[in-house]
Amino acid sequence: MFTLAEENYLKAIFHLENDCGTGVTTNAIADKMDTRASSVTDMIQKLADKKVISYQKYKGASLTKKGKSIAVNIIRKHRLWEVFLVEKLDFQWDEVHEIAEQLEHIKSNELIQKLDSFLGHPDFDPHGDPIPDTNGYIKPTEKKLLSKLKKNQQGICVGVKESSAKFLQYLDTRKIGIGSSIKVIDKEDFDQSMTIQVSNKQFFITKQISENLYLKTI
Amino acid sequence: MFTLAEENYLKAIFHLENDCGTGVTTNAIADKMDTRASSVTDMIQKLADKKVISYQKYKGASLTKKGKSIAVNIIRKHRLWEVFLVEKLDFQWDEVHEIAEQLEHIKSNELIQKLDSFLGHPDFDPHGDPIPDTNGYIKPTEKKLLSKLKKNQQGICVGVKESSAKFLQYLDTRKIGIGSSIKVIDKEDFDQSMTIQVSNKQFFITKQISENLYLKTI
DNA sequence: TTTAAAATTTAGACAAGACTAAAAAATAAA
DNA sequence: TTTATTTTTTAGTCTTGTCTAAATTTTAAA
Ligand SMILES: [Mn+2]
Ligand SMILES: [Mn+2]
Ligand SMILES: [Mn+2]
Ligand SMILES: [Mn+2]
Repeated sequence: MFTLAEENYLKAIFHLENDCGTGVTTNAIADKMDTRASSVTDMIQKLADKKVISYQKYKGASLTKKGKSIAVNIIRKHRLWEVFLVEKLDFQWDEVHEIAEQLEHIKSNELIQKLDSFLGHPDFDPHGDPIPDTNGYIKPTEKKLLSKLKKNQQGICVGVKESSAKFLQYLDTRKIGIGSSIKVIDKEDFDQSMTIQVSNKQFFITKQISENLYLKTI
Repeated sequence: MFTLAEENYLKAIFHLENDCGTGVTTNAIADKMDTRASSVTDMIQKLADKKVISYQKYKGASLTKKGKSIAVNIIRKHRLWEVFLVEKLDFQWDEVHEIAEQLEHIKSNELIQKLDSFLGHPDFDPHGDPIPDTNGYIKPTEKKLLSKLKKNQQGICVGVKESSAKFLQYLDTRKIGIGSSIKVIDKEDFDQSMTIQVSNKQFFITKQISENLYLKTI
């Protein structure tokens, strides 16, 4: 069995490894977990002892098969709970992450299996992130950052990269959500800012926004 | 904010104080929490510092108003989650307690308020225990232990005193549940064993059973 | 009212997880 | 290829919550 702290480290390492492809550094983990490098070293040594990561001194860490499976299961729980909170309890998409951070550590396979059924086996969470299946399989989805699109290209918003409450609330004020149709009206070469159209309204966004919105191009 | 361990102590003290009326002893807590008396002493000193219990050395502990309110809130959460598990996720009444022990520590007032609405503001949990309202008020219910009934008296089962999985499963095999109509057919003076009738079937139960079933007499 | 037993508290230790400060290793700069 | 900088690890400390063993207090028995 794994402690809450261990589970959080595994999840963080999974996300870092997923984003950057490679094995992850001590500092990267410390940064993500908002803790000190020395604490990370302690923990990754413990996780290596438990065979959930492979690790050599000074060389960073990467999840073993077992570690990945634990991490993915936590992510599955996190996302299912987020669906529950939004679909059943009428939370907004910017309100659920913190609560799901707690709920993801509840230990009961039966619970998750039943929750999944109750929700109708959803494929995506409220932020457009895919929900791993029971075997930990994550269906690969083709999605592109809005920032990669050129003038006149368009697509449907299928997810957000950052999912902080502040960013999600910003999107709400612009009426952008999962499913929104977005078209690039103009793109400034100098700073990558854009004018976009969302359901017949046009407005201006910075690179910081376009780099955090995933579209499925059409 | 209170830690998981602190919350569990407060809950245990509440239940002990509720059952026995009086302030509770170190040993009683140790027994209930399945821990050592010395650990309990440490914790009740900390809880006394935090003003959630009143305590003098060697004299036992009892909850302050603040402590009681925290304990009741945890119990409210526990019971609401149990309702959720049974009503929405189709768990059996003997399967929910352990999971609720985890869920009761999730911190979010908004969550509990929304869960309560979602469940339709239930008054009782699956074991017949009353669910405290938002203000911590627990509606007093008149219920009597089956063991107190005399021959030929009858009532409706409204709760269980013990709620271990084993006991609940025993009740299942006898088709006894919340709402069952139970009549005392015969009562043995010597050992308090009974013959009871539950929906036209008669059978024999020991004192251990009758002391753990609450009835509303009719 | 002494003495014995039981209950409770203290003292000291340990594991988990964090931190700071210092040492060691790896990288980058000169 | 030395030197300087950054990254990572180690050493030592702290807090929370637990434990055992010993001391103290309370309660029960003689
Ligand atoms: Mn989330
Ligand atoms: Mn999400
Ligand atoms: Mn319960
Ligand atoms: Mn219950």
